[in-house]
Amino acid sequence: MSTRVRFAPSPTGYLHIGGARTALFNWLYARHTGGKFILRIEDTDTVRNTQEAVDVILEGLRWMGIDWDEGPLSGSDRDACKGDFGPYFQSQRSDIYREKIEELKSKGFAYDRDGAVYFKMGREATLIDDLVVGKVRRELTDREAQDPDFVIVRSDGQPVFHLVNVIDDLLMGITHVIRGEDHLTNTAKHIALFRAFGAEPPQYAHIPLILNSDGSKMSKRDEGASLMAYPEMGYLPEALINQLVLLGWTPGDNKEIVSVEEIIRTFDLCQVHRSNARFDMNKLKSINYEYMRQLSMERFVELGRKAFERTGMLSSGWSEEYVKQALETCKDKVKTFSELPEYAGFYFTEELVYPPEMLESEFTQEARERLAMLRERYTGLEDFSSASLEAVLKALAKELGLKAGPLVHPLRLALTAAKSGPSLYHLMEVMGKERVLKRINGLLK
RNA sequence: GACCCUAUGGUCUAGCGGUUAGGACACCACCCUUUCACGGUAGUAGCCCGGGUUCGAGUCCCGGUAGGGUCGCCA
Repeated sequence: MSTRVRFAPSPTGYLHIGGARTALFNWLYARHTGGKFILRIEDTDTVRNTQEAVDVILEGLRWMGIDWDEGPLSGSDRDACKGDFGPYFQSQRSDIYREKIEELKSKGFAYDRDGAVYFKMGREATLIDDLVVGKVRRELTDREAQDPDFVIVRSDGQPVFHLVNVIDDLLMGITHVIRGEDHLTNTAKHIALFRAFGAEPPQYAHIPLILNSDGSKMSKRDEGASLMAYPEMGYLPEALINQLVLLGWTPGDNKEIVSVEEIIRTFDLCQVHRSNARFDMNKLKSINYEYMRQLSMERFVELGRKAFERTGMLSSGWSEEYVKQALETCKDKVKTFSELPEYAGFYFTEELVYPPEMLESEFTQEARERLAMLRERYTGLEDFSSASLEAVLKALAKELGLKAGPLVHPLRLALTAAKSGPSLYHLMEVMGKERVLKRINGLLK
């Protein structure tokens, strides 16, 4: 039988990073086994359910490169779905639920109380054979021991999560339920529901949760809780995927940077860890850097330009070619795209601001004199190429009996108002003689 | 409170009864370098605690502790 897995998010207005990883693991498993990955929108909570909230989910998955074989194609047009097991919005499945609730009632598994429908739950322990966690014997809590039955339809007529989730998984032929470990103890209810419908439950795989770097639960407001924060912070989707998959799964052979294709080939549920993992931004950053280095120059420039556009710094008339050349000097220099505006902002401003404390510590009388000498040499230089600029600077250094550093530092300060940045000779070539001399004059005046 | 899961450096992890406990990130020192970075070399730092089982335990069992989860007319 072919594998059928699903990601069933609730449209809350944002896609949690943990949810994104659940989607990722489901997708990886589907692709690894050659099965189907289904997207289903659990929008029974009508209050928060909006078009936009659905689009956030679709966009998030698309950004990660996760595609689905069945499910909605758009948040605004809910009839635009693909797949033969629809509808894929729970809000469109009321008739199905009504029918199934009747089935439970007629079989004696459900009854009405205070206007709500309750499911009759047994008191015996439930055995869960989980692909990740192993065999779990789930006893009743003391609260449940008092009354093990639970609500499946609210008094306002709305069926609750446990019920619809099981009905949909059943009708959509889901073979493996891969979800967060926070659902592990709920699984007893789900198994009972499946059996009440006369069906065998699917295979379960509960994956560990992602925690904040301090070990606390990651909630909506925490940094990096929202998937879309990552593109905004300048991360590449392939880097995020790599980081996410490393949190709970290992490629083996001490390898860490693994392509999606490679992950799909080797991924399996039985190797997934059982313990929660903290999300380390530093690690993500370094993984991101690895992927940024692999980027073609064209792609780097394109994404770098977008990072600048987000800040509004490129609004004035910088030519396409100038922007391109400027960005090219930044390749392999920054770890995320969001660092770029600060790193290379000096290219795109007429008025460079020198922080007073930096001038005080860096721009000594000696440095001023050296910069003046460089100005003299560069003023007379016809060939303003990086090679020629470097040769001139080094020749002067030699004359003065210095290493290059003492000349480089004041020059970089004058041109970029920073102590570090892109290759000095290359950035001068890009900026051009006129602007370079103007900046040197500006600092020397 | 009850129930469930988990526990290797600061973080992510390899390990699956006998290892000098390996790797990555971070940190740190030096080399290289026009800065930063890259690269190279070295370094600091780890099996939560207590009992068992065993000739031998990071590894198996029990207990404790700690962290996380669940017990809703939320999903």
